[in-house]
Amino acid sequence: MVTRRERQREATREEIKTIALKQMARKGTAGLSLRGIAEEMGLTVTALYRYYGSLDDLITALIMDGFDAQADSLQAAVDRNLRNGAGAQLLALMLDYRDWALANPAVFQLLYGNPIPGYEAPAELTVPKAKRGIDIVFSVLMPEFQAGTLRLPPEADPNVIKAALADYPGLDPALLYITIEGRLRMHGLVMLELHGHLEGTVIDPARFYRHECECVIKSVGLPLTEPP
Amino acid sequence: MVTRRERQREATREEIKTIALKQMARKGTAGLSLRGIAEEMGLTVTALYRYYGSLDDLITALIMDGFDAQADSLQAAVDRNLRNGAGAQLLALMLDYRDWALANPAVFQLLYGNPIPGYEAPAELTVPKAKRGIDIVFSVLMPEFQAGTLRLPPEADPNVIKAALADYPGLDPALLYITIEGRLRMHGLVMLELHGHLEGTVIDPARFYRHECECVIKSVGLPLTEPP
DNA sequence: TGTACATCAGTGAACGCGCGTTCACTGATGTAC
DNA sequence: TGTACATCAGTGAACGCGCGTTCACTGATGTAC
Repeated sequence: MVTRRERQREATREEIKTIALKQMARKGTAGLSLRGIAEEMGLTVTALYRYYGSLDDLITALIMDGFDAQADSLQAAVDRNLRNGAGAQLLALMLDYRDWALANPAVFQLLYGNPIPGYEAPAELTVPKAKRGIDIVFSVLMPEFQAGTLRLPPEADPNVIKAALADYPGLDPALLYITIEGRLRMHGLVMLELHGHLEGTVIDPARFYRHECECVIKSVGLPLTEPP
Repeated sequence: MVTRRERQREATREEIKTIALKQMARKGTAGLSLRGIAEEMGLTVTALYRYYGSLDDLITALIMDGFDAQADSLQAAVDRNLRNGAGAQLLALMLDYRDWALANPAVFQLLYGNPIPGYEAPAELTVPKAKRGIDIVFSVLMPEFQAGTLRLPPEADPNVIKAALADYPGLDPALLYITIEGRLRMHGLVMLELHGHLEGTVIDPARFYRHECECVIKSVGLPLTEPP
């Protein structure tokens, strides 16, 4: 049974995380501090220790939540296009990758940017969480792959791919390759944009990003049906 | 005329930067501190103020040097392949991008990763420096482009490219596109590798990266002659 | 329904740390005559 | 070549800041009888 106290407690835990994200958005991931959070909540620092054992515990919680939120967002983008075929689903997912990063730059940096100075993420928690995103891509591509609709880009060398990628039973290296290939092109563009390195060359990053996604999808042979 | 004192002074300035890089390599870009540098040099903190007006000044100097060092490294890679044709030159340059990042992860993060908390880079200094790398790519591709050897990848849409990219007089958007396209694919892979996000999927990052570079080069129509 | 006790949220003072930066200083190295 | 002075590298104490974390505490909210 969930008591009123337990509900209140959970709400405060959430509020702490929310305000932590707000502060990170303002001062960067490394600017996060328990004292800053406490002040904004109108509490003493020490009160926070009721809810998180240490600053590192809080950061870990933020990272876990971050991976979940990102995966939820990607999944929702796919779900919105269930009737539109794999190409449209994949495009929606790819576009969402950028949208989510731009909407949550602090969390994105927390997940994929420089680690926070004194902090080391516990890999046994963080790795499985990060895998969810990949699984979503697989779920979109797998049927196409089995139907033979999907193909490697003409430049790709199957032998190199097989040798360089991990070997999962039941998972064709080509499928993993296509996933990673898309991922790195999204990631590269988003990272460059987030840090201002597109300035002066790419005038319309949104359009360029979409073009990039469409190129990836076309290059693996999927038809591009527009989402409605 | 350069006096002994001036030489000594310049040497100390350099030593400070060297040790700063060493400390950043050990404790991350945000872990840099004047006190840490002073201790390692066997000086008092205050002595450092003879050489740099503030911590921010030092960071700016490190960034300037970083862009230069990276551009020098890229240029050297190209120069080592002057007799091998544009494809080989481009491949060497692309491989060097990763090699340099792995060899100098701290500087690479300083240039392309999260900004240091309290610090804001003066854009008027930093932007022209960053442009040097792009110019090197242009210098490799321009003759090929003018000779008509270079082509857009078949998936690319010239209209989108023209609309989304900056318009420089005398520079064809297609050339800029090819440059950026290569760049983002290198960058994405290097970033993912640096932060451990290839773990579990890409077993041999070096080989995978090289394959990626070769795909880019093939996709724009350049012949791939092996460097000797 | 009322009382006694346990549980829990939050307080406030304090500790020790590392940080950038200032200031007045000392002593060595150069320069001018 | 020798002396007087200016320049410069480096010192050491101090300031004020923000940080995570500890500890003993108070007072409110729940629970058991």
